[in-house]
Amino acid sequence: MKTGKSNSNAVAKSAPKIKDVARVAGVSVATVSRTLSKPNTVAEGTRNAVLAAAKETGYRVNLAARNLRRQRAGAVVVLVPNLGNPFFSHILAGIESTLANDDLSVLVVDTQQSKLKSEFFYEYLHIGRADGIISLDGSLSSEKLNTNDGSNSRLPIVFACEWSQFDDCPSVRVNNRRGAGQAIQHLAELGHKHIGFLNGPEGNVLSVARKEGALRGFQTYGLNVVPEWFFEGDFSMDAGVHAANNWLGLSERPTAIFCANDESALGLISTLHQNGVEVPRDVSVIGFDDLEVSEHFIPPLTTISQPRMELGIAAAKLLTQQMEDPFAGDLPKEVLPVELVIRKSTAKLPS
Amino acid sequence: MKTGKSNSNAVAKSAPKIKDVARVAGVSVATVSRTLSKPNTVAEGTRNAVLAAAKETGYRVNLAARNLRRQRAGAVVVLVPNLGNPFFSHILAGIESTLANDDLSVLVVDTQQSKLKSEFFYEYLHIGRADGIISLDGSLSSEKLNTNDGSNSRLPIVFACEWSQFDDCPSVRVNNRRGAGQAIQHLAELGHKHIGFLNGPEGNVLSVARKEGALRGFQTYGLNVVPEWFFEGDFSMDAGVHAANNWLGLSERPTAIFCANDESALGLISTLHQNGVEVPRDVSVIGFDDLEVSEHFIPPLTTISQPRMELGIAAAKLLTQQMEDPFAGDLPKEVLPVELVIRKSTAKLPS
DNA sequence: GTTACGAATGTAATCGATTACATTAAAGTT
DNA sequence: AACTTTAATGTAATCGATTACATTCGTAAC
Repeated sequence: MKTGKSNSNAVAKSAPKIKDVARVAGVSVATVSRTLSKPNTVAEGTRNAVLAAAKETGYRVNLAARNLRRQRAGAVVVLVPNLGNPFFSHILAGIESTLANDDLSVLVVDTQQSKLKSEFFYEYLHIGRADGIISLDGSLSSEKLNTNDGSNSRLPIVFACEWSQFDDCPSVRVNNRRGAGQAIQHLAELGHKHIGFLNGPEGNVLSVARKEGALRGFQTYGLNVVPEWFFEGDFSMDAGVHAANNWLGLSERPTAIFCANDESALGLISTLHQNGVEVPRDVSVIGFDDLEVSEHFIPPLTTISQPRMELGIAAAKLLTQQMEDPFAGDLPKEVLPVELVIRKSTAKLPS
Repeated sequence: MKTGKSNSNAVAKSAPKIKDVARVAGVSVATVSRTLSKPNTVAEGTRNAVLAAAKETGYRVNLAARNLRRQRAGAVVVLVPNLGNPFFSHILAGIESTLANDDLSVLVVDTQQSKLKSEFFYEYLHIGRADGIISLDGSLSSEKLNTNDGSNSRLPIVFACEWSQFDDCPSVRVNNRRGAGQAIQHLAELGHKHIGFLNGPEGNVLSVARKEGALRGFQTYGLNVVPEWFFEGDFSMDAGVHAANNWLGLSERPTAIFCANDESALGLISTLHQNGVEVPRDVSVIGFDDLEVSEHFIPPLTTISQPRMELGIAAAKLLTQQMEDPFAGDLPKEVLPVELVIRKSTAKLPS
């Protein structure tokens, strides 16, 4: 069967190409290509011969060649606001596992670091490296991402978790407003009348949504909105530390605090504890996100749980749908449910 | 200057190619290519004309074409044991930021998920998708990664954090043995004579190294090795929970516990607390890693700090070195220093 | 004034796959 | 039997850049 070159222990044989497979199988390159991509268009006998030849030669497609010809990249860029933040890792895991099924690679970019050299950043997206974008960073509008320079290449974009308020890309998020509402409801039902709120950074879509939800909750339960009890933060533990210090300095203190995310709640509790204030004895605290560590914190944190892995999975699916059919038009804004997880950081107000 | 096609508001102009730039600049494609990659080989006037034309047309190289011709992928695969684990995110951030400088994309693969379908996994690495591998997963030997099927393509590999005990790839890691030794030293100096150890999974290189370090510390300070005080774990919080339950069931208990990582230490402290055992009043606990949350835990965790971002940066640099010169031969095993961070989870043994 | 050389640029082959179009053979139709 | 249709396969163009080799031109050397 073999022609010419021995296939055994030659010196430094270079990677087998489709041509080699064709030669071994005794067919044309077109047939090999077809066998591999549309198997049912070739006769069974031929197919088997090609498959055998491919196995024998150890053939692997060359992606650069395929992508060049197919005019695609076979990859998706995921824009992460801050790779160092553990919150995103599960989402990333969900994205990765889902896209792997479609033979799509996942390119990860930390927007915090790349934004500085922003020209390069935008350029990065438009040199055929990726066929689509998943952004976990709501501060990037799809307009900015796609039309920075009048370039014609428009990539499908899906937002996950965060989203851009200025355009209506498909997105996957949780019901932040309702989650925040549930948090307030929980505190209200425990008898708290004086509730504070530690928010994320101003302008962030999540901050806005969660604040709205919280305010609606205040209204529903007839709670007073006391401006001194609304702390500005940035979702970091340090924000919790600051809020705790503010709380300590108040003459009149809320008996419960809703934090817009778990991290800041943990920082808050930690600092309160260091100052002799115990949660939930002296003040109840509820968070948002349900990080792994929240369950094991002291006290275990009551919080609003987001299905992070599912967010990633849903975003990836939405993106692949859009990639398959760019004219699909209005793709949904999926809103996943949140869940109140009651642990030990909230307690009944002693009357 | 312009020939034929208008450059202004045409319908759906497709992405400009090198040919378009050449036409606008009035030179050949070769000159354009040279201007862009080896600017000093073209005359200044020509260079300026080309640059201007490139700007005017909004030209961007097509990576698939470049990669095909250059026989490279322009990307690096990072193998992460578990993307959901926050420990890895900072390392990833370091890798990403460093490789971005070399115009290399970062492909992320979760080995936990991909291992199942392992054929695909190994194949993934050898279809020209990547020019190099950074593995944070020590259970993958470079042999397995590179020679699964007699394929000739050998990719440069660097291990980070973990490493494979069975071969000597370049790697970047911290001084685990010394770190563990310092932990024991710290406890010994606080007067503890009865020290327990919660390890990671058996066989894991980090477990082995940290256990060795701990044992050496035991020896140095003349401490007894009590088998019941050595708990097997898997670096998870749950492992800490189990260890705590074991500790509670002991008739004779160690007064201090060294945990092979922070996560399990947090789980341990949390469960002890739930059972009325206070750290460090009743038992001292020290961890390893220095996660963000450790500083804000209750009590703030004494631990051995690893420079995670630096690990990523160093690994990325090592890899690019190796990619530039595959014959460099023995590349170093870099060992970065660790640091004992004393917080509040360890205390003097009351005499 | 001719030759030699080097710098600057152009022409065309090349990377390795996919696929439009062409060709062939077999089966079905009248 | 001649003709149409369909299935299976082959030939060669194509994707867009890089680069070996060829060409041109100006300048220095003799």
